Amino acid sequence: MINITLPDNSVRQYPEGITGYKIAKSISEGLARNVLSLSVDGAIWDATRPINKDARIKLFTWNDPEGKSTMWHSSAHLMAEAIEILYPGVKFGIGPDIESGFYYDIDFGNYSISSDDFTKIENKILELAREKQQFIRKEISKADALQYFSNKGDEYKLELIQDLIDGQITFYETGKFLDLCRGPHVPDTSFIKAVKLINIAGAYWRGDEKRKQLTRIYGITFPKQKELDDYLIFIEEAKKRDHRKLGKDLELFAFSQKVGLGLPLWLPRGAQLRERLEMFLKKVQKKAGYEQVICPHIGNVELYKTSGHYQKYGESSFRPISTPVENEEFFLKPMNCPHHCEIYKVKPRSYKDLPVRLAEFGTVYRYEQSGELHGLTRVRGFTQDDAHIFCMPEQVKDEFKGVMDIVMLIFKALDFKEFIVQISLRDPNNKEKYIGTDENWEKAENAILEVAKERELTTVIVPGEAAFYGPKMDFMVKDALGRKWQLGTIQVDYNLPERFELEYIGADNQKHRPVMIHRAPFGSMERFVAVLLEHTAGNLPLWLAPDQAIVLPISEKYQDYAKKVLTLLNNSEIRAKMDERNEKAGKKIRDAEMMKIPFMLIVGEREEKEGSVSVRRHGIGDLGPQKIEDFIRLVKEEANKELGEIG
RNA sequence: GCCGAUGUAGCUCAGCUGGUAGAGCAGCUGAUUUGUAAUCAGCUGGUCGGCGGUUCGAAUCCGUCCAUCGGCUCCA
Repeated sequence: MINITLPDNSVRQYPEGITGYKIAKSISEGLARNVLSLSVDGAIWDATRPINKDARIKLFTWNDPEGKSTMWHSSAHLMAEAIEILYPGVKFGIGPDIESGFYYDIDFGNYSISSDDFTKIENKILELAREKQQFIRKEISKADALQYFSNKGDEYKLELIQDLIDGQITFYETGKFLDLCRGPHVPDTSFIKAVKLINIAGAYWRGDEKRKQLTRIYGITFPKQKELDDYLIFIEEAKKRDHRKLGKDLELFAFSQKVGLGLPLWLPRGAQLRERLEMFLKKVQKKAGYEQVICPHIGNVELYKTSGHYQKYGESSFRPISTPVENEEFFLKPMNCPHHCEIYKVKPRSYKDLPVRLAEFGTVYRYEQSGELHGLTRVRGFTQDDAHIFCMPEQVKDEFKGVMDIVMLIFKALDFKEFIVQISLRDPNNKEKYIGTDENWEKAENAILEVAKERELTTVIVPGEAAFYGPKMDFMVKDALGRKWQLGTIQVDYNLPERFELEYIGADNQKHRPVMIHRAPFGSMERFVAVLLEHTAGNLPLWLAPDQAIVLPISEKYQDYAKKVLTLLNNSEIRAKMDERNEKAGKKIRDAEMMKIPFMLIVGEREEKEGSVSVRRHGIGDLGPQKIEDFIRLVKEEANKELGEIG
């Protein structure tokens, strides 16, 4: 007998060789029907794999992320099996589960395949699922594994096996399909009741641009048809929150082919929104000791040779422009930091002056590959809420914390509750990608790691994601469809101060080198607005709404009174408009609702007589009549409350 | 840049297997003077993404380029 410890710390005894499934069955039939996999002393196991020694276990069902992961991983196998039947001879790359579903990378050889083939594949998957094929785990020697895929002619699997350690290789068999796989899998294919292939895309083998592009098919499965239906409804709803759609519908921004790809045009309403965000941050930064600066949009090529940007990005950026007579070369500014370094150098700096914090809403231009452009989240011209802090080495940590406070303040003010803090470090195996000495890199990386620890932040550490001049801490937020976007960023940099020979005079009357912190709490105004729109579905908080109120006269008879109301609002610095059109109230209300204007003020005979407005709240409805001055107070109070102490 | 899909009026979309375009909304004009999510009528508006080709004839078939969308790679 062996002792099995359950999550509630209760211990049960079972015969050796017991499986997760049987343990579940001994607890309840329902649990047994739903168990997909389990963890055994922390490792994820098949529900059908025998346990031979004392262990602590946790059973996973569809309600656990681990259960979903098992289900989707198994689904990838089943899809591969279906595809192998329908397209004999195809070769398989990798087929993992992902956050929502799974994919498989497949070399289809001479077959041509498109989303038109999805129905056929889906039907095959369901057909196989109903056969209740078992997932059979097989331990196999490296030699046999190589032999199998060598016979099959699948060079991708062979390559994968080369990297594995003999004695730890397992295959899984479903029906006639045998695949290299670590597992685990659901007990049998009948758990898969609903399947939807999502899309088809090219994906480079092992993520390497220089290697062959395989066909990646994304899919998702569910244990119930209803759950698939709900998922598809969720996707439809998410599309309504797409900032590109909202930007068009709410007249915030636009793109024009004539102006150029990836160059956003901010319409009056969008500019209003952006201005509010900028004013908000300026206020916060002023309190935190920042000074605003302004730099030109271009810079001499020598500036970027000094900074290293030229060597690193010269070939992949917009081509330089040149002066007609002297033939001097200039780059469109891709970064603000070199300019800010030159501002720092304008005069000698004393340790008493530090930290110097230079802030700028600096518009930069970067050549992004055409396939990368995406609404406002990925553009070729954008404005960073940039600042560079020049400080003494011993000030780095405090300054870093100060910046984190600003990021957190913003996320709080805008109700971004879920975000990921990512620490990006240098790739230790590829150091030539970066500038600067090992010593400086270590100092910078340690500073970030220490601050994260002191602040007890949950972080994801990703080696190889650092900027070429220094490590960074990024704040990532998801869009409506769950795609992650980097917003705020903080970067510690010991390198640019050296390249620009920045100095300060210390208390010892000697020259010292300052440290730079690059930071942008929003990241870029464009991307931030995009993510903000997706989060709010366009229902912006009152303090940010381009129009906070719209006055709707019942008929032309009350236009004069409506104008009076409008003037009072505008005089009180409430952003308001008036709908002068010769339309019925219902129509005006409908249009204002669709433009997501927070307050609609209906005025007619009653209101004129009483000096009031009838207030309707967007998304809520009629709030009844209020005196104009009361309404003004209400708006101001609410907007101030949203902003907290910053307002 | 690569793979796949898409591209019809300002917007949302219809147009079957080829016979030189249609709706609703928006806009304009007029009537209506309106009370909490669309008043009515008339009118305007498109070299069907661009360019080539096949055909007596192309929005429709083929090629190519451009753009958009979903991924991949990239992202100072």
